Amino acid sequence: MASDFIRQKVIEDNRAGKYAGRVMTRFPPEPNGYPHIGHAKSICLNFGLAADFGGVCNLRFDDTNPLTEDMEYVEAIKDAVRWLGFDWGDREYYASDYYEQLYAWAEKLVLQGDAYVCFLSEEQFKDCRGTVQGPGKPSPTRDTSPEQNLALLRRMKAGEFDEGACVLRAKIDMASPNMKMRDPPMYRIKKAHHYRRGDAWCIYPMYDYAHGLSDAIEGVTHSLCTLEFENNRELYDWYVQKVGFAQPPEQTEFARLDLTHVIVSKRYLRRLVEERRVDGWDDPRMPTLAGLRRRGVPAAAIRAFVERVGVARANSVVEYALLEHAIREELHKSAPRRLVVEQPLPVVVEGLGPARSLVAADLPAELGPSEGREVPLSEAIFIERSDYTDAPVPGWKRLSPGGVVRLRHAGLIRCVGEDRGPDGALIGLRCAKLSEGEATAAGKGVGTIHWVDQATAVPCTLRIYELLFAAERPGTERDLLEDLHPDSKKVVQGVAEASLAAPAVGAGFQFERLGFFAADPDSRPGHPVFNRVVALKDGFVPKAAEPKAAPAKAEPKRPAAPAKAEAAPPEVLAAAAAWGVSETVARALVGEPARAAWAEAAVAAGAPRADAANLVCNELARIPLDSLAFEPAEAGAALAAVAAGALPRGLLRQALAEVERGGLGARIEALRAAAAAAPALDAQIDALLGDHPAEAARLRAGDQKLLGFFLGQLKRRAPSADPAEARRLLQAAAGA
RNA sequence: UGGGGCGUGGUGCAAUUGGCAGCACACCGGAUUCUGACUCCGUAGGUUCCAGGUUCGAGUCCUGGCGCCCCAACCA
Repeated sequence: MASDFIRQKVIEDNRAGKYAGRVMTRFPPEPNGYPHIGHAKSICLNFGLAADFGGVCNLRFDDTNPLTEDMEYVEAIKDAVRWLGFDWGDREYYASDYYEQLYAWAEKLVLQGDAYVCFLSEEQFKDCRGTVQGPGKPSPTRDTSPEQNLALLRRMKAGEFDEGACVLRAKIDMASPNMKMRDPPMYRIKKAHHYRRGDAWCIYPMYDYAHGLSDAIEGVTHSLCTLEFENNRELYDWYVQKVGFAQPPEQTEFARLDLTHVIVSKRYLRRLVEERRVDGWDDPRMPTLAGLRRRGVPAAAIRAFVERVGVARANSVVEYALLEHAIREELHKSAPRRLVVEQPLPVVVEGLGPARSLVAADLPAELGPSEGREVPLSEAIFIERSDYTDAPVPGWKRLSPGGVVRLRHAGLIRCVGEDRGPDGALIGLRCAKLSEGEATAAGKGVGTIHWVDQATAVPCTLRIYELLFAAERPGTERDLLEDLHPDSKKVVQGVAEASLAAPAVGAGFQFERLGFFAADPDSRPGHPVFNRVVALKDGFVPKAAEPKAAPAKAEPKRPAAPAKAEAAPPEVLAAAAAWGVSETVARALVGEPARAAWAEAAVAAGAPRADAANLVCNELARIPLDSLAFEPAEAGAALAAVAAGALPRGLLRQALAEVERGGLGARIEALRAAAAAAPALDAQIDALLGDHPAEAARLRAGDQKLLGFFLGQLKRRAPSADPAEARRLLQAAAGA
């Protein structure tokens, strides 16, 4: 199972008994566009996580905006989820089915005094909201009575107001530092036709109001969304709390998927389609799941890709090469191998004998047995134009004048002549099959090329796709359209071996030495059309080529350290001297007199000044002093004991960590007793080494790094042990 | 009166919660090969954003900086 911070959280929730171990997620798209590779991450996460924990994942359409949504998108989304291999059973839900319930709760909030109808114009609304720097102003109707607002809300719902005349607002806090909490709108008037609810409604809930409550209605436990909704979480919680759910769902955010060379913004995708820069939403160059699918990318590759990307909270951009790798890896295992020539060059091979068929395996032997297919062969064949040159570079392993090459599955040939047209252009080659003797002599090291029999060749269209955008981050340095790759789609007429006359649409193949291809729906019997999914990696680096310039050393990405901070104020310097501590600690002491007082109290109980100050400003820095479970005097006495050598420092640290389970003094005594009862240190070391035989062997072999590991393990077993003594004994044991 | 997040080789993520900084991709070598693919070995690449502090020991804890992202749609 994949492990990420979200799954870890689910495990913790389950351990704590939250939701009684139940796990329910949901994939909540708004049906206003075609789903893309970014959605695939969310789909795989939500469905995958539910499956990992024996739960379920709902498919819910968050359709709260009648202006942008359409059934076409609903279907596209369902197709994509199914194609990716996930099943939502009968749990296909729509926020628009919850409109009645959501409205009823809106009346409830109004009656509770938690919502009101506001008649501010959009412009005024904006003015009143304030800025990130300063608070907003209340709406004039903010403090009107619940009864008044209920009547107004009902009139809103009845269509008595024009669009934009008023909105229902949650009454929260116009001064909240979180802008989302400044009385956000819950409902707005839109006298528009809804693709599912028709004209039944003229007020529509906002995302924040509808989303969390929809989750709650369904019994969702873990509501996963992308990072930009972090600020919305507070509002999410507010709504489910005000409506009164006992065990509300909990929102967790993760980083959305971003890919180099790819743009997924709905706006830009739409532009590409509308301006006919691509051939529709399912153009194989599009990052839509429909496009990826048509291109021939297997769903399993997408899943593997998403898995490798992982789930975290840091914004990041994944290299496109990782997607390509996942695609190749998947197709390599399953795609039958075929012989296809992109740019045919006629060749006559003397001595090849009469026309016949040979049987070739579909897959390399190491991938297991395969059925194989018949490949016709005669003296007249096509080879790839680019597999011949009359000026070979060093390292060239293909055909050249007088050169020898292997025809895939069909033996060795030598080039004996060129045929050129009146203009001098190459129009064909003459070759001769090598005799058995010559062939063994020519032996190893000859290159292998692909070919197709002329008499039985199937004409085919090959669509060679490249990146839609050549730029790594399209649209960042110039207009997006200027970053379009001018040659992202090349159409060539090639020839395929006979077995490819009528491939199943969508079937994936490897055309040997060219790449992975898939049959496009545009195929017709006798004339297939293939999309190149991805090229094979090309390891050929001509020896004569300039040695590649060393990749430019990346600019040091960290700025130089800022100029040294100015000298500390005199009172800090004084405190540092008085306490014998660093300026950092002194600053804390000066800034928070209560801590200084606490430290003084510990000193009064015998603690060395520096130790007392360091303790209260480091180990204890995050804990409010009044919530400390022990007195400064208690800590001071302990520090004094440590200073006098009567108490191991490690034991004190341990006691501090466990102090919740008893007073400090009690903890110390308990740990002391445990330490006294524990076996001698060298015996513990023996036991420890025995428990980790592999690491122990490496330690004995002289791997000094393992010392830290064992020291750590030892400290866990014997917290009071003197570190120096432990290290000495451990080293002795290792040497033994 | 701003708030919420995030910083680990080129990229994406890990690090048993204070104890060996690792994995994958990319890159570069080499071996193998009837696909210049695949496979297999290997090299290189790190001031864990910076500066301090605590500790025997810090990617992890503390203090202070710096940088980047998100939030002021009646979009989601």
